[in-house]
Amino acid sequence: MNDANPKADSVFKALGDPTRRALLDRLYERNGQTLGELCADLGMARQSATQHLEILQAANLVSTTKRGREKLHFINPVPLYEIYERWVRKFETQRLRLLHDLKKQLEGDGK
Amino acid sequence: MNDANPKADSVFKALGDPTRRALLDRLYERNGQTLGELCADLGMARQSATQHLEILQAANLVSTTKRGREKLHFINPVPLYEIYERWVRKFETQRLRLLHDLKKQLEGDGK
DNA sequence: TTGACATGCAGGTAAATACCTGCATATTGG
DNA sequence: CCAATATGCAGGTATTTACCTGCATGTCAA
Repeated sequence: MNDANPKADSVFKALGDPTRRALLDRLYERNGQTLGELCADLGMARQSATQHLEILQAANLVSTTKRGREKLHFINPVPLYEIYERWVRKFETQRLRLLHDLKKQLEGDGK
Repeated sequence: MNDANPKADSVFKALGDPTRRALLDRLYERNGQTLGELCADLGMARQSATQHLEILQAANLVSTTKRGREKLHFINPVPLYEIYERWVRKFETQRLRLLHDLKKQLEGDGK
C-alpha cells in the first residue's frame, strides 16, 4: 500500500540537502575530485562532508575509487534520469512545457 | 557558498518520503480528492496524512480549495518540471538516454 | 436545530538527521 | 625511516521528522 521504493527514497533524500546538491554541482564542474578538494569551502568539518558524500554514494549519485591515499569522487547522473522517467515524464504534457517556456520568457523581462 | 535554494529543498524533501509520493500518485489517478479520500488505505492517522499534504503544499506540488466542509486537493506538476530543468537536463547527454534505453531493454528480458 | 461528518489545532514521543570532536590508520616524499 | 598528508572510525548532541492522541470548529442534512 506504500510506495516504499528504497531507490527513489535514497535519491530524493540525497538531493534534499543543499550541501549535497552543492557537492554534485562541484563534481559536475570538475569530476574526480578528492575528499579534501570537495571539503574545501564547504564551511563544515571534513567528517560532515564525508557523511554527505556517503549519502550521495548510497543513492548511487556518486561513485568513488582510491588512488593511493586519496579518494576520488565521480558523479553518476543515471539516478537523476530515472527520476525524470518516473516523476517528470509521467506528468509531462505539451501544455506544461509551453507554460514553463512562457514563464521563463516573462522572467527574462524582469531580470 | 551554499546552494540553499529553499524551493529545491522543499520539493526534494517532499518527494523524499514514500507516503507523499503515494499521495501524488493517487492524485494523478484522480485529481481533486478530499482529505478523507486521500487518508483512506494510507495506514496512518488522518492527522499524519494531513501533515504530509501540508508538506506537499509547501513544496507547491499540491494546491487545495475548500468546498463546504471538504478540502479538495489538486496536483501541480510544475515543480517537477523545474527539477527536471535544473537537475536532469544539466546532466543529460545523448549517451545517457541510450544507456537508459539499453538497460530497460535488458531488464525487459529478465522480468 | 442537532447530530453526524470533515477537517483544524495543540501538544507529545521516538527515530532520523546534520552537525561536531578526538583519535586511528594508511600513504607519500624526502 | 618518519613527518606530513589524506582519509577512516567511533562516538556525542541538537534539531528535524513522522508519527500519535485528544479536543475544537465548521458544515450539512433531516
